[in-house]
Amino acid sequence: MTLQQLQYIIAVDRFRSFAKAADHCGIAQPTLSKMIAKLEEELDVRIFDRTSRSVEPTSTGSRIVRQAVKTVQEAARISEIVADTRQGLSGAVRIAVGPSIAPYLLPGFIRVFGAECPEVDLTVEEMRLEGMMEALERGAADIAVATAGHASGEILEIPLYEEPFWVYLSEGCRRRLPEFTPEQLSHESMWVMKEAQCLRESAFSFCKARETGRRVYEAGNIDTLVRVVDENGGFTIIPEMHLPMLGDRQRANVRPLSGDCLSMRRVSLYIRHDYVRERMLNSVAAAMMKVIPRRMLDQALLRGPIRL
Amino acid sequence: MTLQQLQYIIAVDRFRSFAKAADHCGIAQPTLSKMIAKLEEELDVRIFDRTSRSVEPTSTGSRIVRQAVKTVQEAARISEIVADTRQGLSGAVRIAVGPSIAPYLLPGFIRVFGAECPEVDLTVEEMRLEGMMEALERGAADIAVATAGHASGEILEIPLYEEPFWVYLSEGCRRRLPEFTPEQLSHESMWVMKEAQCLRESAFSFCKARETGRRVYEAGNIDTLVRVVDENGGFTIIPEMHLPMLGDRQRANVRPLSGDCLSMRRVSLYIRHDYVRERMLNSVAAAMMKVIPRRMLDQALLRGPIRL
DNA sequence: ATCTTTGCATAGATTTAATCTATTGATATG
DNA sequence: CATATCAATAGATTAAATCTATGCAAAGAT
Repeated sequence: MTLQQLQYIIAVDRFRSFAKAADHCGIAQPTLSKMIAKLEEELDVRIFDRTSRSVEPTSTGSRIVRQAVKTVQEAARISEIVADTRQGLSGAVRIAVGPSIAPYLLPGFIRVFGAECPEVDLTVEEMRLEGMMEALERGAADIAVATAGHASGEILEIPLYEEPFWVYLSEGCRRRLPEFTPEQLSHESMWVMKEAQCLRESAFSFCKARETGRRVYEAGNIDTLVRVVDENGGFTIIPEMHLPMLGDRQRANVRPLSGDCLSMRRVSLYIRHDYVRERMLNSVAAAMMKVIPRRMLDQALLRGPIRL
Repeated sequence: MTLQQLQYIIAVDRFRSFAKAADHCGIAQPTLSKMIAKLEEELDVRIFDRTSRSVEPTSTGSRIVRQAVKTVQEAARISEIVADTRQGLSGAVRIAVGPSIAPYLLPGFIRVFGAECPEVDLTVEEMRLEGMMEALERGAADIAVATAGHASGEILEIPLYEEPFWVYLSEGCRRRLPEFTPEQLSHESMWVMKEAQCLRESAFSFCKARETGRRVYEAGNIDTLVRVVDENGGFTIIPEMHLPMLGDRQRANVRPLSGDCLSMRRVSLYIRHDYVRERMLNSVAAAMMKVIPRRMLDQALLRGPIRL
């Protein structure tokens, strides 16, 4: 059994024609016929039924083809490993980022990564959590950035940073509660973001922890949310990296959240567990680490590069 | 890149010697040297450092070797698929069964499977849940039987049967509660099994559902448990397939559990998601299905064979 | 310091097997 | 019944995997 033979049966399965498959593989049709006959002989099993006018895999054949695809993919990863260790990183990388993280991370990341790895074809897409995980599993994305705790059998998680939450109070709130304590918030309305599942989870946990069951409204992005709070009273939870985006007047409305429960969100990188491009991953992580304030960064990541 | 070359580098990595590796592969040493040089040239990367007196993989080299092992394993599965479809199933299969299921399933299963697949080298091991899953992942077991709900990324779950629970009452209970209703059990002590995690989970759920926080003791096997109940009063939960094992006098102490919440346990087969021996799996499942009462069997399984 | 041993690399011959072109044979289609 | 289509076969050719014999460098022994 050779990798080439496996590629041949994959082609025949795909084109349902020896001639077309041979053409696709860049060999003559008799060669393909012979190679497949040889594999069938070696395995002592019929892989394709050649009835007149059509080539169909046998039931065992289609299972063999499926396994052949897997095998060839694993072999291809060897070349990926090599490409990954090359000086002057190149190739493509596709990154998915959650909506509550993208605005703070992406602008800086794209600039830094673009400068450091100009040869890499970078694709960045903002998507929601479920979409990200599904894209990773399908192989439609290489690396995802989302809140921690969503690893699974297929998906490997690498802690990236921990970001404190702050409270954004309306002016009314702020005047009423000059000496701010978290417990007092139970009596105010809380606003949360709609799209950002991760932020919402955190916010709801916070809300629950405070035993608040008050009115909760949802906005599509944090800037809007802040303006809603400005105009309607109440408060919202915002991640620390949003602070630089606030205007001077708004910044006065921000208060830290005391360091106990749920005042942080942990953000991780996610990759398929069989992703092999170690250097690519480390270049991506390094660029992100230049954008994220150092004190938030995960300790393990600061100590040294990620090893696959 | 050929599968053979991959096997060669795996051998060199293993023996840390070209000569020994060549011997192991059944080829001459210069052939091995050349083949490895060729692969290194094709990938344009050094895989092994040949310093005097020792052969060591480079850092990229050991990543390549690791990936090569994976690739060769996937290729080997093609032969497994073929072996699996052969008439007259053969080869080996290793099955792990939980302690609360084994006594009812195994005696009959071993007899039936042994009769139907005499060529198969069967290993059956009784182990606890965590051990089973770990053994499956390591590849130390091929098929596991345990209560439902323990699938994960690596592990695929196939529903096998649903088994009603019965209540075993002590004679005292039975005399005191001739007109038995589940709610009344809240006032009696419940006994549960120690080793059988799955049974215990079910029992505790039952207990919780009844809002009972009463004294709970643990035994090592169900026969002991039944005797504990006989001598100490109270009750226990036993799976239906245990009923035939009770003596005549004991059978009078058994009552059905009303059909609502948690009166069943669901039992599943588990395999690694990349287990390829479809026919083996179906032969195993078929033998189990002959042992398990038909009305308990999973509908999907009754409709047709398992497809991988 | 020199000789021997150990172990991988190189050279050239040999065998194996992959591939090509030309042709045949079987089977639908007009 | 002729023709077109498509895979299989035959025989020649080329590529590549493997072999034996030898070279060459480094570590140990004399």
